[in-house]
Amino acid sequence: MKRTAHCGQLRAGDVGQEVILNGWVNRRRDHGGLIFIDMRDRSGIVQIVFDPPTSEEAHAIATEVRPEFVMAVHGTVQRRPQGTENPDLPTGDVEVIAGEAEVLNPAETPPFSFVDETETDELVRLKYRYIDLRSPRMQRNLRLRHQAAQATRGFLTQEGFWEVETPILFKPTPEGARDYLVPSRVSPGNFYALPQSPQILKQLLMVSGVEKYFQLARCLRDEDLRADRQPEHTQIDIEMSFVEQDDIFRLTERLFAHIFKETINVDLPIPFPRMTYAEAMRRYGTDKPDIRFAMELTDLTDIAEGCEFEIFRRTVAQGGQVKGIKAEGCGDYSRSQIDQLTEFAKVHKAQGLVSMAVTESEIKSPMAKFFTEEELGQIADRYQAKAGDLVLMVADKPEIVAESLDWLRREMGHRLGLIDENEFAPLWVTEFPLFAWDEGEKRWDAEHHPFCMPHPDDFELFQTDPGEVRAQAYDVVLNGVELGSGSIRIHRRDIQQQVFDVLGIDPEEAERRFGFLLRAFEYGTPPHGGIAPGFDRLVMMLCGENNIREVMAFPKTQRAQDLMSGAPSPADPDALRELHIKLDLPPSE
RNA sequence: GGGGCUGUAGCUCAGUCGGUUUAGAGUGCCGGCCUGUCAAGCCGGAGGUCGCGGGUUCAAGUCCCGUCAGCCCCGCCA
Repeated sequence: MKRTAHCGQLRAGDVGQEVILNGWVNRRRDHGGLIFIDMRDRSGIVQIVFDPPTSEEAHAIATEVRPEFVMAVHGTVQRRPQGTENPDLPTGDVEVIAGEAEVLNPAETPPFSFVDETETDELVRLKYRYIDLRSPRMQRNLRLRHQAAQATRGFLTQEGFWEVETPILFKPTPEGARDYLVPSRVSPGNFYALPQSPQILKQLLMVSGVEKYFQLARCLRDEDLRADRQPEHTQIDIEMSFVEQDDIFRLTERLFAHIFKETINVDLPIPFPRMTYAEAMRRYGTDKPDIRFAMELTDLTDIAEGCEFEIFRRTVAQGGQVKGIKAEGCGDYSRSQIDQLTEFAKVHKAQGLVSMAVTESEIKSPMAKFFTEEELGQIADRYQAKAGDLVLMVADKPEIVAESLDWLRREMGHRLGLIDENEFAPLWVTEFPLFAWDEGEKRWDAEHHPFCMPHPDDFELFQTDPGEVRAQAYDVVLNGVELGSGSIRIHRRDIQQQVFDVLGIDPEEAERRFGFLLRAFEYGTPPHGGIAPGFDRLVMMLCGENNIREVMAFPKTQRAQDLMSGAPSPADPDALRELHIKLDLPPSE
């Protein structure tokens, strides 16, 4: 019985139609005489009625089927009897009266059900992912992912981009993460690296005159996992020639707006607001602020400097900062609530948390006695604090003040319900630092990668203060999630050399690691730049999920295992021999 | 590598201060009844290595130690 219609698409207008449906048994309700089966295919669910007078044979088959059996039904669409319509179902006005039925394939009793409301442990879902993916939630996520991919391809094609595939077997790229290595059989002892991104390759494509390149590129990194990090992920890799930062911003904004419109029918406001890295750190303590709510960090260092409170004064004297946030209406927090917030701040590296509750008449604080009336008034003024507000302050090194207050701000934002879950608030964060100091290794590292173009005003800082050199590098942030990074690249050899000098990469090392790229740059390289939005994270936001695994068909666990297949698994000894690989494993047990 | 949470029936969970018979509930599964349900209903039944190993104790699902797995976070990583 070959399918002529789809379950979820039948409507009142189809009444009288003879249809053949193929699908799975979602649920079965056996009334002895009458049997109802909710039949499911990718399009949705429709109720099938098995009535003995209509077909004794079909009814007999319906008696035998069980959840997740695959079946075919031949029947007629009819309007449901008055009063039995199901308003919760798009197909709820109609049902199919079965004249003929066939079991295409029986099914074992499923290990879990997605039909009821209970949420199944992810361990079980991942082990039986092929069943999990049948659920409405996962089907919607896969569909949205597909639509987002199509919207991306459609938009960029319209804009004149070419999709170019770059190799998966390549050479270590300078992204800083650990590489996945693949041994070469024909070249014993040599290894390919799986690309952490097509960064170098897309720059080479600019040298090649492609001018506008994109790729839904798989990127691989052998690092530990998180809710938003998998060993392999997909990015919308984009590179353009003869462009400036603004060109990439405009393109990305229109791309995002297009994707949001095409997938979830949301109008993203463009252009996106912009904020420098320095400003983001100052106002929010993070380079990826969630600007759906305010609660900005307020600097009190100047007040703290002269106060009697030893911890504040000493911290400032040692080059630290005192900053804080205002939690509106939390002035009545109990001692234990404050203690709990203090613990929270300590988990995020702060030494402690100083609180001040504003009342009609005074400012209450465990530390109040160390401050003059005037100082307390200044603090309250700076926050424009009203009676009933709570001010939370951290004194420490700038990095720690930023990090702990960022966590605290997001925590309080959630608690106080300041975040509109239906809002999308994109943001450009610009002028990232070019270099970051590695305290452990006592050297400068590339903050992004070593091919980012420095800010034109900052060249004189290369010798004097590399940490202050800004890059023409930017992130696109959405609701506090970093969705993508990009930069204008260096296309001139002399500038590249200046960057290598700071990074301590001598000509010999440069030649060994990316000589092929530097050589390419000598043969006529256009100015170019690009961006790489993370596709999984983008889809995650479209789906309203807060975990990247929910938008990937077959994700891995935190230990980078695939619970369904058991990968990774030991290699066949013959295969290892052929690769000239001997294992040297740590002793077990 | 480190911190936190979790692990009891296929699934979701309860199990008090260490002690009441055979470790419970809902759901699912199996069987029976049932012609308008849509989480169908009613009756009956099966189903357990309390993650695993060790220890304390007269007695351990419960306490202690170790270990494994999943999740969240730090480190790491755009």
